Amino acid sequence: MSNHLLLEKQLCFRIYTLNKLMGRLYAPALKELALTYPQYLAMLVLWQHPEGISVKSLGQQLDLDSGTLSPLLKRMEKEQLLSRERLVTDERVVMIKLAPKGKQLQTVAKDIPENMFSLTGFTPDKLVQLTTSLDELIDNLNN
Amino acid sequence: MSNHLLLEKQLCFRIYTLNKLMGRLYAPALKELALTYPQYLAMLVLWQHPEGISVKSLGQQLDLDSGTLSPLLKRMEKEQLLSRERLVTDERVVMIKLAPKGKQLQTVAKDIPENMFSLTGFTPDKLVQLTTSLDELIDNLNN
DNA sequence: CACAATTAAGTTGCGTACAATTTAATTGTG
DNA sequence: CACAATTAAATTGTACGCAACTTAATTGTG
Repeated sequence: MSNHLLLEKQLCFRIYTLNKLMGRLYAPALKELALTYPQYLAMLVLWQHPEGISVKSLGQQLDLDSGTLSPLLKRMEKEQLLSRERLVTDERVVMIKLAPKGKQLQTVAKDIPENMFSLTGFTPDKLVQLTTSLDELIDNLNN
Repeated sequence: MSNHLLLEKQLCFRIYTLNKLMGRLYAPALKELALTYPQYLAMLVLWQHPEGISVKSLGQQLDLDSGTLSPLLKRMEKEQLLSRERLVTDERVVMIKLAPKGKQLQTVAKDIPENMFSLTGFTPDKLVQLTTSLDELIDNLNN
């Protein structure tokens, strides 16, 4: 008699646990950058868009809405990591641009991915296999 | 020249995205139970412990501390899903027991895991393979 | 051109997470 | 037994996520 309501059997619980675990493992490294984990993810996007990016586009890449992003970006602006400015050509759009302090952080953050990878104890092959599965799953769940 | 600071390459970002995605996919089903996702996870543990369980033990199974659990359990108590009572033999310990309303919810929740599984679009084999990888990863990250 | 519909951000309110601290009870040690 | 150390919950404060709503600008349609 298999009980499907067992915590240990649930994929969702593993994802939930892993997400919190990752957050805690990133914490020490991110503390040096004075970034939270979601702020770090936002910086990853911004470092790829030196020309700036709209809040909407940032939200699409991070899968976050303005309800989360607006206050987050405000806090980061206060820390002088970025600037927020409305487009003259379309006043609805707020463009986010890296400030000098935000740009400089990239150098400091450079080694974080490698260091985190080593914590997984996975081989590169195994990691690729896992991320491929996860991408497929994300795709399926997004329909 | 590979840039390790690419969002798309990061395992952590996939986990982060998946976690939010799962939360949203569970939301409609959980709305019928009037439970949040973490509350549902707590119920999964409680359904396995009809005799009751301490806050500490619940926290160990969910990987949550009292800072999160205390207010969460208080809200669930107010909804008459469970009771909270200090042990007479050790007044530090608060025991959580399912209330009748909490027990009844198990029947309503019975089909949730199956329904969520079908959303993944994965074969049972593939799902087992993925969860095995995730368990291994969680294990490694916990050292 | 008028004006309804759409779009982009922001705001509000609620429920987590979690670090840091506090409170109270119990245990260990001399 | 006294009392320092430990333990279990709770509290405080900050930062997400997100649903629901608001505000303001732009677009589409007749």
